[in-house]
Amino acid sequence: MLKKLSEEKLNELLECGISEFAEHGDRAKLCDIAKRADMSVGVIYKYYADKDAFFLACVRHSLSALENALNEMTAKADKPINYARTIIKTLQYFSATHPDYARMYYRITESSENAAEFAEEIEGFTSRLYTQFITAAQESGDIRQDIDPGLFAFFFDNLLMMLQFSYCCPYYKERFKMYGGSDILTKDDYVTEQLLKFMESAFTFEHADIRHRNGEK
Amino acid sequence: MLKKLSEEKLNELLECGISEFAEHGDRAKLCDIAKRADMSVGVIYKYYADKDAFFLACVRHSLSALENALNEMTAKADKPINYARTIIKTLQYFSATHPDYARMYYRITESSENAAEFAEEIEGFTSRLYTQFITAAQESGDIRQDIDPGLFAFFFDNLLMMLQFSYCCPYYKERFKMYGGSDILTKDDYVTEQLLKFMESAFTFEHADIRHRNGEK
Amino acid sequence: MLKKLSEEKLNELLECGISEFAEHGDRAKLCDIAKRADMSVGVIYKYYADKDAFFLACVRHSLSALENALNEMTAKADKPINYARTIIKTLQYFSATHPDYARMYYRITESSENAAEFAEEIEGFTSRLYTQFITAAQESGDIRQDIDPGLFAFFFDNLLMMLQFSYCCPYYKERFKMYGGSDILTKDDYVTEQLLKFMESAFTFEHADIRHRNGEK
Amino acid sequence: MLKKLSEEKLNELLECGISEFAEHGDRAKLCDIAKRADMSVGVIYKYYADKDAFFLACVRHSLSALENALNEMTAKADKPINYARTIIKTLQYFSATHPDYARMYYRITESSENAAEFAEEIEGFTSRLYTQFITAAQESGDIRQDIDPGLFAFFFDNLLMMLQFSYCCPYYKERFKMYGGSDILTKDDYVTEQLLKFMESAFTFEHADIRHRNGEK
DNA sequence: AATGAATGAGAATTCATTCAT
DNA sequence: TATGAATGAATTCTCATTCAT
Repeated sequence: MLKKLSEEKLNELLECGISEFAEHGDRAKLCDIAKRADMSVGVIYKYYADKDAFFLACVRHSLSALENALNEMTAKADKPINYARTIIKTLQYFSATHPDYARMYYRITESSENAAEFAEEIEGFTSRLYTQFITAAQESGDIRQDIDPGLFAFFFDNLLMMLQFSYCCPYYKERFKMYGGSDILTKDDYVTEQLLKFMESAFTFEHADIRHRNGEK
Repeated sequence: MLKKLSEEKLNELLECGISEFAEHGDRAKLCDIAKRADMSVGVIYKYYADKDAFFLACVRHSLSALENALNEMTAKADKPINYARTIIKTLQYFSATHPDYARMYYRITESSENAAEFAEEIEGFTSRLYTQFITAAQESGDIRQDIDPGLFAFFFDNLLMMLQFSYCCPYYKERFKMYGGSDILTKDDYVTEQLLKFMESAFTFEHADIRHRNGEK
Repeated sequence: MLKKLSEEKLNELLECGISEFAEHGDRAKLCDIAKRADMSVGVIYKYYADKDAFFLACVRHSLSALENALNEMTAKADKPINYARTIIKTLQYFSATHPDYARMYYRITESSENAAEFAEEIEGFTSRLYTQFITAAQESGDIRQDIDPGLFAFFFDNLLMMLQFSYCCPYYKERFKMYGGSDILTKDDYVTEQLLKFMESAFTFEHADIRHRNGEK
Repeated sequence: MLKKLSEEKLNELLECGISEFAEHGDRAKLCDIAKRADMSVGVIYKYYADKDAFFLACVRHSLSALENALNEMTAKADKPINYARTIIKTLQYFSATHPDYARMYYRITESSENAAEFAEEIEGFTSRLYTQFITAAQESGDIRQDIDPGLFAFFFDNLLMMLQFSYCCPYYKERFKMYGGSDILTKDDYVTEQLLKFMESAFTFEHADIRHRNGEK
C-alpha cells in the first residue's frame, strides 16, 4: 500500500521533473524538483540511480503521453491531407495542454552523449508511424509515387517538430511571432490551414487552380 | 596596433568558443575555450563582461558567417524553386564546412532567458530575407497568392533549420539516418531534390501531371 | 517469547554487522547490514540507540567469541613456549574461521573518539590474561626475571595482534606475503615455529646452543 | 615564481591533510583541510584529481619523511642489537616529532581497495631494508642461521609498527598505558631496553646468564 | 513490534570570476 | 596588458535517523 502511494508520488515527481527540465534543461536542480514536488531529494535517489537516470525517466514519461495522444487519433486516418490535419491539430492541442512535455522533447536533443540510443528510442515510434502511413498512401495512390517515403516522412516530421517547439519553447515562440505576428499563437486553425497549404503545394503556383478543399467550406 | 593583434586573437577566441559551445552547450568551460585558443581566461574577461556576453559574441560571429554565405547566393535568385535549391545547397555546404556554427545556432535556442532578444537578433535577417522574397514572388505571380507570406517563410525556414540540425547535431544526425538510411548524410543532391519535391507538392498526388521542373528548367 | 525470537535475530544482526564493519569500517551502512540480516533498519534502532551503539555491540560480540576461544585453550597452559604455541595456533584457527572478527578488531582501533573506553573494554581481557601468565611464569622460573611482565605481555600481544591482522586484513595480508612469500598464508605451522623461534631468542645467536625445544618436547 | 609559492603552499597543504587524515581517517573533510591550510578547496582540486589522490599524496609525503629518518641512521649499523636499538630510538623520536605521520601510516592500512598496490609502495622500503640487514647479519654470524630472514624481518617490523602506533594512535596509546602503566609514554629508554630484551631472548630464561649489556651501564 | 519510505543535513566536486604578479 | 592560480558558491549525491503504517 505504501507502494501505491509511491506510484502516485512518483508520477508527481516525474511531472515536476519534466517542468524543471523543460524550463532549465539539465541545469535543472534536483533539489528544486524535489521541493516543487514537496518531497526530499532522497526520494529521487531511492528510485533513480542518478540525475541522468531521472532525466531519462522524465523523457520517457513525457514521450509516452505524446505517443498516447498520437495513437488515439491515428485510427481515424483517411485522406492524407486529413490525416495531416488531424496530426497537426493533435500536436497543437498537446502543446497547449502539455507544453512542458513538448519542451522536454526538445531538451533531449541537446545531449550529444547518447544521441544514437535516444534517437532510436524516441523517434522510433513516429518515424515508423509516418513512414508506414506514407507508404500506404502511396500504394493507394493518394500521394505521388516519385518521392522517397522515408524522406517524405522526415520532412513532414520536421515541420511538425518545429511546430511543436514553436508552440512551447520560449525561443521558438518568439521566432514564431516574428514570422506570424504577435497573435499567431492564438490562431491555431489559421496556422493549421496555412501549413496544409504549404505542404500541399508550396512552390507550385501554376497549379493554384487545384481545389482540394482542405477542410474549410 | 595592439588592437590589431587582439582583433585576430579575438576571432580565434570566438572560433574556439563556437566549437566548445557547439559541443557542450553552456556547459562549455571558459578555461577550456581559453586553453583551446592558447590564451588565458583573463583575456575573455578583458573583452567580455561575463560568460553570457561571450556566448552572445560567439553567436553573432557565427551568424554573420551564415548571413554572408546566404547573401552571396541569394543575389542570383530567379524562380522560387531555384531560389530554394540555392538556399538548400548553400546550407548544406555551410553545414559541411562549418558544422559548429550550425550547432551553435541550435544551442542558442536552448536558453529560455533571453529568448525574445535573441530571436529578433538571430532570426531577423533570415525572416526578413525569406518573407521579402516570398512576397515578391507572389507579386510576380510565381507563388500562389492564397498563402500568408510570413507563415510560408516560417515553414520554409523550419524545414531549412531542421535540415541544418540534421547535418550537424548528433541527435538530429541519428534521426536523419533513421528516416533516410545510414548513408543519407552523403547524399546531398538526393536530399535537395527530395526536399524540393516535398515543398512543391507534398500531398497533391492527383496533380502528378504537374511538371516537376526541378531546376533543370 | 518474542524476546526469544529477537535473541536469535539479534545475534544474526550482530554477525552481519560484524561482517560489514569488518569490510567497510564505519562506512558500513546500516541499511546494508539490515538487508544482509533480512531485517529492516528499524530493528537496529529498536535495540540500539544509534550506529555507534550498534557498532559497540558488534565489537563486544566478536570479542566474546575470541575470549571464549582463548579461554578454552589457555586452560591447559604449561611451559611458556607451549603456552605461546597454543595461543598462536588458536589465533590462526580463529582468524581462519572468523576472519571478520579479527578485521572488526582492527576497525575498532581506528576511532579516536572513544579510544580510552574501548581500549579498557577490549584489551582488558587479554592484557590481564597475558600479564598474569607471564608473572606466574616468572615466579615459577620459566621466564627471565629481569623483564617487566606488563611490557613483555605488551610485546607478546603486539606480535599476536599483527599476526591476526596479517591473516585477515587486506593490507596486512599483502604485507605478509611481501615478507613471507606469496604462499605464506597457507603455511601456518611454519609461521608458528618461526614466530616461536623469534620470540625465543631473536638476537641471541651466540647462544645457539640453546635447545630449541619447539614443542615436541 | 608563482610555482615557487605553490611548492611551499603545497607542502603546507599536505601537512594539513596529514593532520586531518591522521585525526579522522578518510572521514576527514577536504574543506576542513583547506580551511586549516588557509586556502580554498579549489586548490586541492587544482593539484589532485580527487580526495583519494590527495590522500595518497599525503601518504607519500609522510612516508618519505619516515624513510629519510630511517635512512639517516641505518648507515651507522653495527651489531644487530645496536642496529635494533637505533631503529627503535629513531622511531620513538619520529613518533614524538611527527605523530601525524605515523598515524597516517596507520590510516593507509584501513583501505581494502588498493591494498596490494599500497603495500608494495609503502612496505617495500622497510621490508627490503630489514630483510637485507638480517640476511647480512646471518652471513656475518651475528644472528642465528635457522630463522627465515623474511619472517624474522616481518616479526621485527611488526613490533616496530605496533610501537609506532602505540606512541601515536589514540587507541593504541591507551592500550600501551594499560600494559605499561599510565606514564609509559614518557619512559622511552625503558621501553627501548625492554623491547630489546624481549627480542633478545623472550622465552629463553635458562640463558639469562647471558650478558649483553644492552646499553644501560 | 516491525517495516522501510522519506527526510535532509552534510560532504565531494566543479567552474565562473577575480586579482596579484 | 596578459596571465592563470586561487577562490568559494553552487550542485550532486549519500546515508543515519525518523515515523506513519
